[in-house]
Order: sequence, then C-alpha cells, then structure tokens
Amino acid sequence: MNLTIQQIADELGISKTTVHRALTGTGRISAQTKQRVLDLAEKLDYTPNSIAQSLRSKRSMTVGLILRGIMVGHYYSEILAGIEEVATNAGYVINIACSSDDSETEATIIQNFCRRQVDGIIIAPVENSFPGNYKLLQQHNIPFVFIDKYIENIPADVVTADSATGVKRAVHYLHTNGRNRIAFLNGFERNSVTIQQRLKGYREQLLADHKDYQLVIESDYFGKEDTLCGYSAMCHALQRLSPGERMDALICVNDSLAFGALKAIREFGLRVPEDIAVIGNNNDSMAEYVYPMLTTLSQPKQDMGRLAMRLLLHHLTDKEDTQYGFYSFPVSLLIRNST
Amino acid sequence: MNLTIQQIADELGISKTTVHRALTGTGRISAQTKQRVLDLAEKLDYTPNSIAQSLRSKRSMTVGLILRGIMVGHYYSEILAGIEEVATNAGYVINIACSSDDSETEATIIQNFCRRQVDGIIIAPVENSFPGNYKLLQQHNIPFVFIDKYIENIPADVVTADSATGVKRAVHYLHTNGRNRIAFLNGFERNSVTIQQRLKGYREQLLADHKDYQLVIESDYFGKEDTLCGYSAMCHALQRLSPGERMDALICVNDSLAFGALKAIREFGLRVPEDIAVIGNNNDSMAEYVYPMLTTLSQPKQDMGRLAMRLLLHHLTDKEDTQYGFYSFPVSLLIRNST
DNA sequence: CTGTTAGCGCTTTCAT
DNA sequence: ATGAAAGCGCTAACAG
Repeated sequence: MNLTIQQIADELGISKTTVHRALTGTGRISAQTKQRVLDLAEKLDYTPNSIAQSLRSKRSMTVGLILRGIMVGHYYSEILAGIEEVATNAGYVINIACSSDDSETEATIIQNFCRRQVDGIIIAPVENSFPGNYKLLQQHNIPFVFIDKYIENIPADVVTADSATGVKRAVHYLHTNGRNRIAFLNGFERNSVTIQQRLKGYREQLLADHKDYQLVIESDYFGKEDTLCGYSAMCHALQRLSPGERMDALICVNDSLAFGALKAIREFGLRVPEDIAVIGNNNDSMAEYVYPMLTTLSQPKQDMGRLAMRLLLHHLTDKEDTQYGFYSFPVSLLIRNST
Repeated sequence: MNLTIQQIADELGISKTTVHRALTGTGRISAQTKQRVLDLAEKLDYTPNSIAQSLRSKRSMTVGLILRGIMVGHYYSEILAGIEEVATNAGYVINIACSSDDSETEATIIQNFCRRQVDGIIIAPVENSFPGNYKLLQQHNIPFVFIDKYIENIPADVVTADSATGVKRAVHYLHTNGRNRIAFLNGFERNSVTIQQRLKGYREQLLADHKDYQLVIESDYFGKEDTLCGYSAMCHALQRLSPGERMDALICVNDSLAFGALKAIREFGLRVPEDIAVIGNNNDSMAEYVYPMLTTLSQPKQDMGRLAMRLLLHHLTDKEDTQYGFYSFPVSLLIRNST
C-alpha cells in the first residue's frame, strides 16, 4: 500500500490537516512540527497521490495528444518532441494515442480522454474528422489546439505551416531553372487541408508562370506507408508515360513519397536530378542522408510542437479567453542535390 | 461542470447507487428503472469520471512509457507503435515521457509516474540508470518491464534483441565474402548492455575466424544525433588512416551511424560496397531508401513493443507472479546493396 | 429490487 | 498554531 498523509499524521499524533500544511507550506504552522513532518515524510519516502489531488482540484495535469499515426514519415516524432519538452517543463504529462487515420478511432480516443479528464488536447485530426468530437470537448470545457492538419470553422488555435506558399516557391524555382514539365505526386491521403493547399499552390504557380504541363500522379497503392506508396506510384507512372510525356521535375507532397520516388526513378534507369529533379515536403530528418540528398520544403516541426503546447497552456490557464489564432509557420526551400 | 451520477439520480428521484447499477449492469435492478437511467444518461451525454474511478479502484488504467529520446534513429517510434496497439486494445492509455538519456531526468520521471499511480511502466533505461529507481517501483508495487536496454540484476522482464549473435553473423558473412579488414563504428553511447554485446560479438567472431585486423572507431562528436556522429567519425577515420590501414568493411552499431558513414565514404571518393562494405544495425525504416540500400541487422521492433506490453499486462493482472523472463528476439541479417 | 452509509486521499472552510 | 468535518465522484458492503 501507498503511504498517505493520514498515516504520517497518526505516526506523529497530529491531524492530517497539519501534515498537509507542512507538506505544502500553506497556512500557519510552527517551524518545529513542520520539520518533524518533513523529516518523517522524507524518511518514509512519501509521495502525494496525484489521483486524489486531481479529483479534488479537477485538474489532471495531463494533456492528450492525438496523432494520425506514430510512424507517418517520422513527421510526428519531431512534433511530439517539441510538445513533450514544453509539457514536461510545465509539469504536464502527455497521454499519447493514435487515430490510425480512422475517424471512428479518433472519436473513441476523444471520448476516452474526456472520461480521463485531460486538461487539454492537441490533435492532428484525420481527414474526415467528426465535428461532434469538438462539440463534446467544448461541452466538457476542454481546450484543444489543432496541429498540422485542422478542421475548418471550429473555434480553436491552429498551428500549421504555409504549405501553399512553400509549394509555389518550389514550382517557381524549378521553372527558373529550366524545368517546364513539373509533375505533382500525391499519396493516399488526399482530402486534408494541408494536402489540398499544396496542390493548390502547385496549380496556381503553374498558372502564374504560364506553363501548360500539368500532371498529378495519384497512387493506387493502398498500404499506409508513404514510401512504398511513392515507389509504386512512380514505377507505374514511368512505365505508363512515353518519353515525350514524361516529367522533368517532380514535387512530392511529402518526403517519404519522395524517397520512394527516388528509388523508382533510379531503378527505371533515369538520373536525379539530370533527368528528373525531385523536391520533397516536410524535411524529414533522413532527407539529408538519401542519395542524392533531397531538396525539400522545410517547416520547423519541433517549433510547431512547442508553440502548440504553449498555446494550450495559455488556454489552460485562462479558460475565459476565446480568442484563437491561426499560426502558419513559414516554409522554406532547402536546396540540396536532387534539383 | 461535468455531469455526475448524483445529478442523474436527483433528476430521476432515485439514489445514485441505483444509477450506478444501471450504468454498470451489476446487481439486481428492474428493467424499467434501468432503462430510464440509460435513456437519461444517453440524452445528457453522461461520461463517468475515471479519476474518481481510479481513486476508488486504485487502478489508473495508465501505463508509463519512458524512452531515451523520441527521435533516436526512429527506433523508438516503432517500438511505441507496437506498445500503443496492445495498450489501446486492453483499455490502457500511455503516458509518454522522455529521459533524454539523462539519469536525473529519468529518476524524476519515475517519481512522477509513481505519484500519478500508473499501473505499470515500460522503460528503455539510460546507461547509468539509478538502481534506486527500481526499488521505488517495487515499494510502490508497480510492475515494470525493460525494453531494448536493461539494467542487470533487477527482477523484471526484459525484452531485447540478440545483438551479439547478430553481429557475429554479420562479421562472418563479411569474412566469407572476402573482406578481411572489418572495422566497427561506435556512437556516443558506449556503455549500454546492447552496445557492449554488439562489440563483444564483433571481437569474438574476429577471433573465431582467426582474423587480426581489428579497429573500433569511436566518435569524438558530442552531439546527440547519431547520423551526424557517424558522418563526423567516419570523415576523421578516413583522413587519419593510410590506404594500407583502411578498412574494407564497416559494421555500424546502428543504422543512423551507417547513414552518416555512407555519406562520409561517398564524399571521400570511395565506393560502397566496392571499396568498403557497410552493415548497419536495427533496420531503420529508411535503410531501404538510402543509396545504396543498406544491409543491416534487423530486429522485430514492433513485435518487441507488443510483447513488452503483453508482459506488462500479465503482471498487471497477476501481481503475485514474480517469475520474470529474458526475451531475446532473433536478429536477422538483411542483405541489400551496401555489401 | 432499492437505498443508506462509508471511504478512496487530498484540500478547504470553519472552529478552537 | 492546530484540528474537525465536509466533499470531489464513484463503488461496495450492508440493510431494508
């Protein structure tokens, strides 16, 4: 059994209220009894039961984190690292759960987090997330912030990256460098806001630069691993396209897809960047170690995690504040050897 | 405010015990009142407060997970995925925390988890983990299992991989293929059991195969990123060694180091595998997408996570069982293009 | 079949 | 300066 303040009180022949005062340093108490309590607590290795504290205070000092998949391109690991850092420093613990890109699972997790009285939630929502989820959170008065992806028209902070501008920059850079046949490689995820934004950036810049080659490659591969997905889609595309129809540059919606595409291009006997220039998205920590090193669009993932947690902390402290912001981190083009 | 069974009871003019019975389906209750309760609960969106349940039942349905670093070679992401899967299915939630390879931090996390009454812990301990940590857990009657790394002579289940045998197999394979100058590349982490085992495997197989070339490269780079560490160590080694002294094969203690080494070798103007064959360790999900594709020693990381969680569940259910096992997953040599 | 009562461990009035 | 008592929301033993 675990040690309680009652037991310490009994041991010393005083009341548990006094013990509590000694331990927390609140209220008036004589220096002497205080010391006696502290000594005994130290000796017996007393640790307060935070479940009881939570029940009383109605604060669990826990935040829920809902990611779409733990291994998705390692992308979320870095966000997690940022969140973890800020949360720990503020005394919060993270409950991690994984929606596996499934809206039912996501809903279940949210209900579970409500039962568990998490103080707040950071969520990277699935594409077709139920709006009811967020109503529930509001009813329970649990603040939440969206990270990476978000659902429109829901009052909450959003931390994301300006993907559209990033992709535009990439397209324009390729055009400037004499590439006129730029294709766009999509993964199995197609409807999320960020993906839509990237596609939009691609199309708009094509228009702005007055180019007429446009090719969106969508994978028919139904696994969950982007790298495989990119590999398979690119293999098919290269086989399908005649040399005259073939792209001379490829923008991938994320780096994992790009890694797969790189492999497919190599196996097809084409060279990167000579025959096809490749640009990724997300700056995966591996992008620098593939061959050739991948040019990619980079967003400060760890900073995004940090900010999301800080915003959440703010709303945890100030529950009245119903001001929400849309924080779009700049995306920069990191030029390496694949272009 | 959150809805409680008391409020439902008041609303219906019955006692909260009856409400409780209706909700949980325990004890005798008339079908009619039961239905009335369920309907109202449904209508009002009642969700039980699991903090209160935990206080009562002394089970938090939470397990703590302590990793050394979230992004270390993506290694732990995969283990996490395995653990998450089993934990979720069993109704447990994961509290994740990160020791950042620091023993003080690790100790703090463990104390924190005790306060929070986690039901069990899965831990990948830091090299110089305090034995006191585990005494504390025993005092609190909190079962724990070691994953990947472990501390010797502590009664607990260990889930790890048979690294020594794996490395031996790699060395022997290289010898069989005519490589006689095999070097071993170590990262900044040097004292953990698994690293020691790999080094031991390397030395023993050299002996067994009667070879006298032996070279352990240790990085002088003090960052925390293995890839950079491998890159820097290998750059220095190649500069330092005369062509006559140079290795013709390299075994790296993990894949991240190998990725860095690959880059260094390429930049030095040498070819892989013609000049230097490279073998990694861990089968990082990226190993297949670097160029050339990395031959590596592979361990079933996700399965390891799953088993660890299952073992923990067992001890959670049967607190009396003080039998512990040492589960060493086989390591297989995955031959790709870097050898 | 339903209700009363007590208690998990901690905090917070309100007395003394 | 210290203590008694009530209560957070839920559960379980015991009565009726």
